[in-house]
Amino acid sequence: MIDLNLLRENPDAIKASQRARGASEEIVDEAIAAEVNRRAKLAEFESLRAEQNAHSKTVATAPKEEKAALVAAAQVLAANVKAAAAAATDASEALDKILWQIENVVCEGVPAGGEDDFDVLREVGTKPNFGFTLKDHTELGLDLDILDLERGVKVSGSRFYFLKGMGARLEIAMMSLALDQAAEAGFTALITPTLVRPEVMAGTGFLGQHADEIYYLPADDLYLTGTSEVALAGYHRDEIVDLTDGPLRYAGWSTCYRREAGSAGRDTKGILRVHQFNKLEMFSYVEPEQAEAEHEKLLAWQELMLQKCELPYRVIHTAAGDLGSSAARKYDIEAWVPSQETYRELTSTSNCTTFQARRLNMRYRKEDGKTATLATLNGTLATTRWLVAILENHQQPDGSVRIPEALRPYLGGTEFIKPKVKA
RNA sequence: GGAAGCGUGCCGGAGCGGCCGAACGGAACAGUCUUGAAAACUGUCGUAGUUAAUAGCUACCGUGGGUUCAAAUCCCACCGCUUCCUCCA
Repeated sequence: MIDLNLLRENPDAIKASQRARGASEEIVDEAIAAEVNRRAKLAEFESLRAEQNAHSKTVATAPKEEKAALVAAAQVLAANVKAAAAAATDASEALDKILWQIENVVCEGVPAGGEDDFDVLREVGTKPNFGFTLKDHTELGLDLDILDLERGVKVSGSRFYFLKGMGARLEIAMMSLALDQAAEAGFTALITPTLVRPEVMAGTGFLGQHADEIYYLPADDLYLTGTSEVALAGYHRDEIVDLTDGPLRYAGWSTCYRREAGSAGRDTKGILRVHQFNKLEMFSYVEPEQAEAEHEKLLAWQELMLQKCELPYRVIHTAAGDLGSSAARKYDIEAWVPSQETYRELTSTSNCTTFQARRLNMRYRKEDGKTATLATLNGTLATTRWLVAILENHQQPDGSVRIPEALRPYLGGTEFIKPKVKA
C-alpha cells in the first residue's frame, strides 16, 4: 500500500510513478477524494461518539427518577452514532479499495516503459564457444538419465518432471551451496509453509493483476505460494521488530507452485517453465533509508552465486511497467542459455520499500522510541531453473557435463556427470 | 473427527454490564543513592486514527456480527491454543 502522507503531500510523485508504469493517473485523484471523505466521515462519527459517551456517563450517575428520560434521549444519540459509524466504515472501505489498486511508487532511475524497455547494466563472464554440436538441457537430461519428463507428464501432466539420480543430487548440491553462502552472509535459514492464508497472499501483492497465476484450494481457503517470499513477508506480520542490530535477513527454502495460466505454448520444452520447482530466496527487513543499499547487496550476493556456478550472465534493470505491484525497483540476472542463444532470467531481486510492510502491518522501533513502517526486499539465490544453464554451459564434447568446482564438495567430489555406458 | 476448557498490554495475571485502556506482579527505561554496580526508593512504561499539538477526542481486551442509552464483561458465528479420546506419517 502506498503512503497516505505521500498521497496528501505529494500526489504528483504518485502520478509520475503511475505514468511510468503505464497505469492510471486518475486513480490518484480518486484516492485523494476518498481520503478527504474518509477523514470528514470519521471526524463526524468521533464527535457524535464523544457526545454519546459523555451522555452515557450522566445516565449511569443519575438518580432513578431521571433515568428514564435520559435513556430516551440517549436512544436518539445512539441511532445517530450508528448511522455515522456506518458512514465512516463505508468511506474507509471505499478508500482502501482504491488504495489497494495503486501499485508501489517506483524509485528514481527506473526505466520507463514495458517488458522490453529494460536497461542492461553489465554482462559478465564468457559465453562458451563449442567446437561441437551442442545439446539443449532436455537432450542432456535425457542422455545423462538425470531428467525424466515423460513420466512427469504421466504422473502429473504437462510442465511436471522428475529430477533423477545426479539431476536430483545436483539440485540439492546447488541449494546447499546457496544456503551456505546465505548463512555466511548472516541470513537465517527458514523452511517455509507453502500454503498461506488469503490475507498474507494479498498483503504481499500477489492477488492483483496476476491472481490467476496462483493455485488456490477452495476447500481450505488457502493459496499455494509461487515463492517463499510470501511466507517470508508474512513471517513478521503485525509485528514491531527490532532493527537496532541491523537488518533481519532470512533465507527461505521452499517448493514453489505456479499455474503458468498465461503462458500456454511458451517454453514448453524441458524444465525452463514448470508448475513446480524449488527455490532458495533471500529476504531482508530493513529501515527504509537502508533499502537501496540492501538492494545492491542482494544483487551482489546473487552475482556471486552465479559466478560460483561459472555461468555467463547479464544484469538488467527492469522497466517500470514490468515491475510487480509491490516492487519499486527490480534487477534481474539472466544467464546465457546456449541452445537458445539468448539470456534467460535466473534471478530477480526487488526492493519493495514500505509497500508490503504497510499492507502487512510491519514496523520497527526507531531510536526515539517511535514506530515506523519498515522496508522489505527479496531476491532469488538459486532455483531449479539454474540447472538448465548449468547443464548447457558446462556440456562437453563427449556428452558429459562438467560440474563447477564450487559444487563438487556437495557431490562427493564428482567432477563430471557422464552418460551411462550401454552394455 | 468427538469432548471439555481457555484466548486481556513486552511477560505473568485480575476484571465478568457504567467508576476499565484496563488492578497487581515481573521485565524494560529514566532518575535519586553509590567510587562503580547491586539493592532500595521515585517516575515512565500498549498501538493507531484525528489534530498545529507529547492538549483533547476516537478506536482497539483472538476475529467478525448482535443485544443495550452503555460491552473486555451478555448472545451468536468463526479462528487459534491446551487437555482427553479417536486416528495417523
